[in-house]
Amino acid sequence: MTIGKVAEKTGCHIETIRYYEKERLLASPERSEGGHRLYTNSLIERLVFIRRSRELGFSVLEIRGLLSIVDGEQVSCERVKHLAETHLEDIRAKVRDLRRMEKTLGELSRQCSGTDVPECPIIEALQAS
Amino acid sequence: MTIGKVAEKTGCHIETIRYYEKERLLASPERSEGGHRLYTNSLIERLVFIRRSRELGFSVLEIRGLLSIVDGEQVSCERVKHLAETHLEDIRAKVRDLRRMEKTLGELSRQCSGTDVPECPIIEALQAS
DNA sequence: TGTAATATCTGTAGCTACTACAGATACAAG
DNA sequence: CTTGTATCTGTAGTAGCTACAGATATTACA
Repeated sequence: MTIGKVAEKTGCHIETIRYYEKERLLASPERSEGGHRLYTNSLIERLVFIRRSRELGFSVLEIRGLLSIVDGEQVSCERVKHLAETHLEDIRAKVRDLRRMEKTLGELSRQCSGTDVPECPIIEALQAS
Repeated sequence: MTIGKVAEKTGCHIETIRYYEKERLLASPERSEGGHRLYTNSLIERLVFIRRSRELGFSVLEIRGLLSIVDGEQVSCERVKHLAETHLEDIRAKVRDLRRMEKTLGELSRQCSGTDVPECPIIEALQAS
């Protein structure tokens, strides 16, 4: 299957597929006589794995870790769970940060009349010493 | 005040201060005879404004917008509130994305025994077609 | 078979918001 | 006056793509 079809099928941009190959998340596929990439089903499955992992927020580095476990002698549920839990904690930390921003900014925004007046509580809060 | 003192006072790295100058969020300060940057109080206040805005998650682009309002004839509460509300919606969208990840990954992780067995529900979910 | 349209190729540069150097110069303290 | 610290400029790196340019391959149609 050509790269364009793979992109269509997986919803992953062509450039991104090539990027994963360059980053060695995805093995280099066979080429046509003219040098076009030709993907097998197993490579496509691999790409789907990568995409799903990205959708769950795993970084390229973390995915490398997941893939090396998958490629190992046997999958170690223990190591996978450890990676997942660490990543979950990262996600929760991000949520906390964003919630804090949301709270502060939401409060400021509520205090702000939004009419065309020169006294703005948001600006004042940002400027205040 | 030299850049090092400003960095210390504001908790902003020296390189970051120079970066803001390069990006023209912060006006270029006067220089000593030897060419070292010397900051006035008003520039330091400006830096604090930038830092506070960043803490609330505003991008450099958005901060440019905020600053141009502040620097205008008169502060328009209306425009500030609009920027803030747009940014709030971005934050909420990010929180939703992260919550979705957290939910999915959390469920998978709970199903995962974490013992050293080869069948891992997390990996299976990532691989499944 | 010829040609035109489309797909793919490689390589490089851009995005965000910094951070981390290297090598040179300035300044402060003793 | 020397030594140590601070600052200077400029460049390159980070993550995860995305967006080209200019060249070639492939496919569709006449």
